Amino acid sequence: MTPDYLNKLNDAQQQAVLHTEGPVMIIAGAGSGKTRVLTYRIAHLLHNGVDAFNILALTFTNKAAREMRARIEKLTGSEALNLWMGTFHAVFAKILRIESEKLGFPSNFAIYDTDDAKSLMRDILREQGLDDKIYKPEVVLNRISAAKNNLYSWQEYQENTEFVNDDHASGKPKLGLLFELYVKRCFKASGMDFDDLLYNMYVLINRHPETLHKYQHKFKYILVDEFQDTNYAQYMILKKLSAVHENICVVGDDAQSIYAFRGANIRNILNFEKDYPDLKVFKLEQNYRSTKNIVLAANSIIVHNKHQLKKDVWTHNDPGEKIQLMRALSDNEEGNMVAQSIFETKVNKQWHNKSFAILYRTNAQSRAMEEALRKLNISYRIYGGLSFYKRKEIKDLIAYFRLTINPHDEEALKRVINVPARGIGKTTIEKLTVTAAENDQSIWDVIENSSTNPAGFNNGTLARIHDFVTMIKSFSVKLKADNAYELSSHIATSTGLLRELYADKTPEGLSRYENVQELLNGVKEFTETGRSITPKGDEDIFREQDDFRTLDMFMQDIALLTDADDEKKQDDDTVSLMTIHAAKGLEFPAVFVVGLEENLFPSQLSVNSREDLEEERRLFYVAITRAEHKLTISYASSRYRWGNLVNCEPSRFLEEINAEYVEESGIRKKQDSGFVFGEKSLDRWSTKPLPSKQAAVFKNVPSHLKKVNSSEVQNFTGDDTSNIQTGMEVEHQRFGTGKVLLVEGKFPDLKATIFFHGIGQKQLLLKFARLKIINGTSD
DNA sequence: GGAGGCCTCGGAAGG
DNA sequence: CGAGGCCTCC
Repeated sequence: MTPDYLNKLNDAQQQAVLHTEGPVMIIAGAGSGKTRVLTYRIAHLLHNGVDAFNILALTFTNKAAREMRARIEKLTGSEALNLWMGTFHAVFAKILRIESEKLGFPSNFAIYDTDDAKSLMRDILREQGLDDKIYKPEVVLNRISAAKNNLYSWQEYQENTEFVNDDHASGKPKLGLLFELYVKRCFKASGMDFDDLLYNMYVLINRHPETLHKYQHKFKYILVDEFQDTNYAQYMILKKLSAVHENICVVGDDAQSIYAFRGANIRNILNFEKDYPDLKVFKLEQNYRSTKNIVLAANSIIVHNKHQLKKDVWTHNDPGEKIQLMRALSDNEEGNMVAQSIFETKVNKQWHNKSFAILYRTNAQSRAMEEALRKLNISYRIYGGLSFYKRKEIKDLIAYFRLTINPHDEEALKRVINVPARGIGKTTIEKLTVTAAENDQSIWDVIENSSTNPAGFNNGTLARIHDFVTMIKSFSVKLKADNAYELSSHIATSTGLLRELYADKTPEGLSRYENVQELLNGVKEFTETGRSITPKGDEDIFREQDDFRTLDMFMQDIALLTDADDEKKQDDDTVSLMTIHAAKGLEFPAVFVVGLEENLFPSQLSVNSREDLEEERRLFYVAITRAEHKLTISYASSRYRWGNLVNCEPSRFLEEINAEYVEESGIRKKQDSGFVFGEKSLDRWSTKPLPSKQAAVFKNVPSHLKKVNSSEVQNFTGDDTSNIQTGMEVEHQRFGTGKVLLVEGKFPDLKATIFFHGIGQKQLLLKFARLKIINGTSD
């Protein structure tokens, strides 16, 4: 007797859900219902009487956690609220706050974002007198990050001859020292960066067997989403936490591993079986998302990768249209062709803007697409821009919140000690930093004792510092007494931040003011409803806090948030523009993958190593598997890069798509173009396939006029309508037969007003309309 | 302390 | 080309 929710699963999915005990790996092909399996598996555990508090489910993004919890809630009701479900970082941060004193941190430690880390590293470099041209902060931090992700302490790093030799060879012998200083500085400020949340979690359970024991028994069932994206530290934590019950279930797709560059270790998934000999592997291979053409084309690409788990993704769906391949002469023309194709498809299929996505390898490619879409009045939205929490005004206010909670938070302090301006300038801050370093204190320690004037300031400066300290202390006093909304609005007002923004009447100033108001509204909502995305957590620790919500609770909730903008965006009818990375996990009826050119996709930085190239290929795989019905791939023969026009060659990935599933479109077919698909022609991507006339036109036309070419490259299947006349009888594939009432505009932008029998009057752009001329007689 | 000019540099991005 | 950091000048 199976519960009826299982009926919604196919055989493979059911098995993956029902096999609850022991180590399980679910290899989930693109579009195979991975999230469904995860959510049903959890629902099934709850159905079988497992306590939600004993289930730990880890994701990579807040969005994934939020969506999964919502879906489980639909299946099981409010019990879903008790799951320990969240991102690795959020869940570990929560545990680290509970156990913080074991590591010598206060429970209110700050979380440093990448900007904080960079700013701190800059300070350290300045203090050490090191040239930040040689020691680029990002490069240094990347190295430190890689070390932490592989569980090396700064001591181990300094003792590792390989690291030391590498750093010598690369001209950065001080790297080990910088690692040490950075760690100590974070500790003094009671701050952890994102990597520390993982690294310290490992240290915690590695050094404290009783703590490990506690969580091993707490988390009887562990589930991990996007397992292919885990790094070594995450893997080792999982291994330790699951060592007693071994009820660990990881879900992933090695073919969609695209984050090696930020530390993901694909070996975790490829070698999982070696660590768990009893591992039960389930493969979800039926794709529900895409047409046969798309699925099979994707398969034909990914087979070119050597390192992968064997799987055979298939679908029952219709074959659908073939994949369209478009060549453009330039990046601008590529944009025009994409925009025109969207326009045309909207008319022909009656689709909405939101059915379309344009995916690119680099953010810089969005510009040409935007311009083209604007020209055709197609509304669009770019995803992955500056997120809400990265805006200056938001970070400023949040820095005050951070400082109120943890005044030792050095980065927060430096951010706002003079915002709005209160006469505590660069010189003063520098003196404070030096004094703090000399006395092995935090800056707050120094300014809190400003009466003893350890840094030797004049009376004016001293008074201003004193006022600042008094203000922050006055906030801290209210931390437990006021609710989050009362305190946050008090801070926004009494720091003068709101006043300063309100005074700025420029459009940007207005927008900044509104953003701050929006943040305060968010605090209000949190205060009143407790809406929260991180795990509600432990019964004994969090239950009594439910009614009265304070600012530090709010901060724990949002410290790891990056996107505050989901809900309202969903309703808009806009074309989505984003990088392929950002598109992972999403799907659209129609997808355009643009810029398939050597040195762009694959990126020039990837072509020298097999590993990197394979990751690029997986990225291409991710891109095309986003499409449900219609997939278009495009490339340009030239494009602007950093202000220069450069020639481009078609991407090697294009050759790898099985020709059976592709058709060229938007390319004027010429018998002599040498443009042939399939295994037959090996030189089809030689540099000369452009017909010479077009090449000549292109060379002599200034870039802003190149769009004149775009009309030539449309590929009509209807009759030639360039001489269409009023009075002609025509046929349209959807509207049927009709009579031409009016023709306006000039070729190629002819527009006809046609009365269709039984339908009515329509205005059609002839270059898109594919009309058949039935009767050429006028009148 | 802040605005504006100069220089540099350029992949993708979750938390 | 454009963003961001730094320096200079007021």
